Amino acid sequence: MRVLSSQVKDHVGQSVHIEGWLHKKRLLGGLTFINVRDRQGLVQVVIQDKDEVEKLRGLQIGTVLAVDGTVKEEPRAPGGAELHDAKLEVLVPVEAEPPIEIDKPLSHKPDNLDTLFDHRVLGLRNLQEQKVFKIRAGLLRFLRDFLTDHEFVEINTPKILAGATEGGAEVFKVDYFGREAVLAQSPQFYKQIMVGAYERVFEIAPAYRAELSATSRHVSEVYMLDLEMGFIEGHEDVLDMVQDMTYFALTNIYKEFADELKSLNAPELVLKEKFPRYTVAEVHEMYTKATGTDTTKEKDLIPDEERWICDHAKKNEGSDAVFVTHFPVEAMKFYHMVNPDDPTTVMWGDLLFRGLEIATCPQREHHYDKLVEQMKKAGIDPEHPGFKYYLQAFKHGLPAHGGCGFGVDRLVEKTVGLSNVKEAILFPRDINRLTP
RNA sequence: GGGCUCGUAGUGAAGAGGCCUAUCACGCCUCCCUGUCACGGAGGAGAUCGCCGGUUCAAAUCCGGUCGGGCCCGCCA
Repeated sequence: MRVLSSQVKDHVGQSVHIEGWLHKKRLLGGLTFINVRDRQGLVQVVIQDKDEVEKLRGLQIGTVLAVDGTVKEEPRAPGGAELHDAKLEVLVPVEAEPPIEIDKPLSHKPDNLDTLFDHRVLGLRNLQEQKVFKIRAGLLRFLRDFLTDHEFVEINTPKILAGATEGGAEVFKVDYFGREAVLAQSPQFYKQIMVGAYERVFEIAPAYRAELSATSRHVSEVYMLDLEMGFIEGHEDVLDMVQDMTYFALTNIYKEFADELKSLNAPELVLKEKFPRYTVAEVHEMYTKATGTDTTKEKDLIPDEERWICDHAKKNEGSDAVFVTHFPVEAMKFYHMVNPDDPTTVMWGDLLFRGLEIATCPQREHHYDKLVEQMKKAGIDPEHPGFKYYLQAFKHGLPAHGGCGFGVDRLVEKTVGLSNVKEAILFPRDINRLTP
């Protein structure tokens, strides 16, 4: 029976059978060490028999092996135990030399990202690289746990759409049996529709953006956590939910993956249960005062302001995360709700984390007549067949609601302390890259 | 879409008119090595310096073009 790497130390004195990949060879003459990698990590195997060592000749890193040996307690071995009197069996021989070395840190320098992704298939066998995606999986698990605990129903909505979209980002056009369809740039309409059924829903799925953006924070296939909640008493309810969810996921990931985050040189988590909140106007004012660059005429935050306000909040409020609220109406989309107390601003807040926009969290206009009016004002035809089913949900009763589009890739990037969102994605898609 | 940058063995880097018949490290191959864990030591193979053209007695190096990356801005998560 196969014993996994983390269990080896529980079998001291016993004969065990392990299987995995040849991860590293160290030949010291009469003594040879090899590391065998399995899903849990590495096992050190000591080989002294010349015939057994000879089996490794010509075999490259990546060879799939079975090893039978006796577990010996050994303080000099990583993990405190290792296999002795090893008998090797090559399950899948590998003779091709790997194009990259997986037992050493991979270069994440911007200039070398192309190589990193070209060799992604093998690079992901690097233990450090694997940690990034274990942390990603952990974050997704905590986000799901939180939302499930708060009675959100996980939904799955179509990614091939008939054409009408929320506007904003460019869409990919696809041939749909001879008709033109588009890839969903967001589940916006569907999640709002589903508020009419479940009150609280969320979806974790890719969204497709055909923007010609070439930056360290954009990809054309982005993993979004979309949530939407009904019967809110105000916009604050949405911000509070997103805040609590983010706090839950981050504090738990820093607990469960403390060692991994440390070994990846992730920044220390600086967070309080309540995230500081500033209005866009306040940020413009503070930034202009602090830097001398006048942003008070901007309708949105400029990227440098996002970095600045996060630095400011970290230093002065002890928080890596901040909300920026009250975006001006000039930036609104037709389905946003205008601030009833101040028609120049929208019930819309962005969540920023470590200098980067992570989520956008608006309240929606839920009154049918008002929504139709806002569509017309935005130059959108409410009679367009693509909006028929969306509007139907409103016509037949939607409560006050709001939610967020939350960039999972960016959260992973900033949690781990990576410098490009693509490093947080197994197989990233951008304006240039369609493989692997 | 705009601006700025970078392309040198499989990988990561050095070289910035002649010292280049291109250097180093890792990896690979051969040999030595009984406690390595980025093992160590000796030797070897591996690059028409992204591509095309130009300037020059002479180009990896300067210029123009082209192809492929990266970063920033715009847009957005």
